[in-house]
Amino acid sequence: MSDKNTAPMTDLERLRHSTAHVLATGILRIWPEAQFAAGPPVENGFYYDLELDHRISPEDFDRIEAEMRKVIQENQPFERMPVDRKRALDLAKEGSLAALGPRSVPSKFKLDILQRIPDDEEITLYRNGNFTDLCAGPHVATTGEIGGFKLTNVASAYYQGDESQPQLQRVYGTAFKTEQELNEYFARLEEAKKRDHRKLGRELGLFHIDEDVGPGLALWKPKGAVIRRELQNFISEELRKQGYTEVFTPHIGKLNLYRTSGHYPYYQDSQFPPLVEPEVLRHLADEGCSCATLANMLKDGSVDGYLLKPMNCPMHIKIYASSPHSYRDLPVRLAEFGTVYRWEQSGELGGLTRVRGLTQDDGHIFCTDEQLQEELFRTLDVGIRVLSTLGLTDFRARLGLRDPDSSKYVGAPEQWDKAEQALRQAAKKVNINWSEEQGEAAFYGPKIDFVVKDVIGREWQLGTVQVDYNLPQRFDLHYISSDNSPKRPVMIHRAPFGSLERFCGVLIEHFAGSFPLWLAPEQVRVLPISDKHLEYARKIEHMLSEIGVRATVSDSSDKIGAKIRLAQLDKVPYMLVLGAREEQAANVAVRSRSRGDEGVVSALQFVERVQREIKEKKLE
RNA sequence: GCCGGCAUAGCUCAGCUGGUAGAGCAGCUGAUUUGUAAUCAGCAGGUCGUCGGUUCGAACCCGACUGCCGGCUCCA
Repeated sequence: MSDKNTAPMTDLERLRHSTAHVLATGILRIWPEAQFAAGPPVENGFYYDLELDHRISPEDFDRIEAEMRKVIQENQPFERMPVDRKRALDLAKEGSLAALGPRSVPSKFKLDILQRIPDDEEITLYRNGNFTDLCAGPHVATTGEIGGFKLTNVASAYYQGDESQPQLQRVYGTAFKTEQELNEYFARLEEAKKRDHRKLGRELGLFHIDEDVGPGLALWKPKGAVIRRELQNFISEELRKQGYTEVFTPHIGKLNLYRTSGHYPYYQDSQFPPLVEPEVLRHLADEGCSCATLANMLKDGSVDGYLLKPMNCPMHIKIYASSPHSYRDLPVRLAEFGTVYRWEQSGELGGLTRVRGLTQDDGHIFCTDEQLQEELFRTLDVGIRVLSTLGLTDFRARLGLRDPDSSKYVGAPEQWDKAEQALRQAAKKVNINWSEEQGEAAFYGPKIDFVVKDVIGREWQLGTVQVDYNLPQRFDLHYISSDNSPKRPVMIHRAPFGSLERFCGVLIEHFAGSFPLWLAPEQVRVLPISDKHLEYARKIEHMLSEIGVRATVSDSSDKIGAKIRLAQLDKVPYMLVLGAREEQAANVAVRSRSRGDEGVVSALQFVERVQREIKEKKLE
């Protein structure tokens, strides 16, 4: 493994890493020619990458696991063996590393890894039974310590994570100290799957992705649209308080605009192809222009076209630039729920968390160097307030810095230093924990991202705050300073939710579909015991609707138990059971989705309560 | 985009070694008028993802495509 900043392994990681060795041992007993690369522990288990002509499929797992069980029963001790470089190289060359013994071909990946180990570093081998592997360790004492394990899936991965390197098979598995813990893990996994936003999205009728519309292009159904609208209203209100002004911009813009910004052609691969004007297209067709020629003409600018916008910022910049600005006007804060389109790779699409058309709660701040610090602070502050209102506290902040030895960035190093420092200061001031990661910056500046995990443990970037010294320069933006000279403003890109699609996807899983009252598509369902009380039920429904509460009446001929069941399955926060007793006294019998029967109150009391809870954005 | 897996009714799934499809729920109709998670009965619903091939015959075997799922890579 090339990972240098190796934190000490936890006991569980050590166990899993050892299980990876057992996996390799098992595979070699079946396919002695297998060539192994890296086999580390990962979040929920371990994997081992290998090259093998035989395509390992889940059907092979039984066989492999059976061999692994034997290795565990043999209770083989793990033996640590420091060796000198020469010895290790010899073993690799004779094929003995990650092998059960010498083979006719070298252990090529191990040989390669060996050659990457710095001279001053100790080289160790680990042996269990007759399996020897190049490995820094550590390991458990014996294979017998592995109480429960299971292979989970097989996937492919490039050697060293590099697309130009050979593609390997990656066998994933997990392991625990006991069989019981293993079973609990899978039970938890099953539970988590029930919260999958793709499943809930369908069950609750929130959104739909249709093959004929296109992959990664989400359709928001009425109930999902309610949630999105509420979120938009919420964020709009927060932004208004922060002095933002809202703007609207179109979905397409000239290619030239994005040439100026640098988005085209830098990120051409992740954009929908440009649109060309009909006359131009016809003209070129008459000349027998090929697609390749057209593509080149678009690239070099001899033909212009339109781009489905991959970013809102150039248009916001044009709004800023459309009128002169004095230092007295700054900061200028423009916000828009802007829909952008990106050509995500087909294999990466999924549900709402990775789409090709997404609406950002975008905003751009144009300010002076002196204002930068304060603006960053305020921006981070809003982001955190938004997340905590929703009870989303399980996120981490990531300060994305530039990769010092990469040429993909634009702008001067001094500006980058300044921007990175400003972000650090702002993060300190809002008092969040953050981790700094090199190479995670945008191409135009450093940023802070809010990152959360989904039900299966995958991390997704939500909100983001980015400093940009680059675009103001590319678009030659300025303001008139107090000494009457033109100065360059600094830009901040910010989107506390990131995209509404991804954010809603994460929220669906966060709430497991049980949205807090203020967000719930249906807030109250009125359930008459029989249709003798339908009229009263409708009266209550009207009373609620009048004040903007989303309420419906369950007017089927189902028994009350069935009506309740359906409302529970639809995850409606409040149910009002209405029969003769309630009707006579103008009361309602309140049932909460999460707390069950809450007893009888007057209709008026309930209305006030619901109104208050919505206003407070109360969480359960 | 790459590797692997999957694709049967709106949903969840069944369909033995090839003999042109079944259930539950949802839906519709009728009956029932009910007190805190499923009232009963009847009806309707599928060119088995698409296209091609093998075969007397394909949901089932083969191929291509599309989409989905899990990884990888990428991510302004």
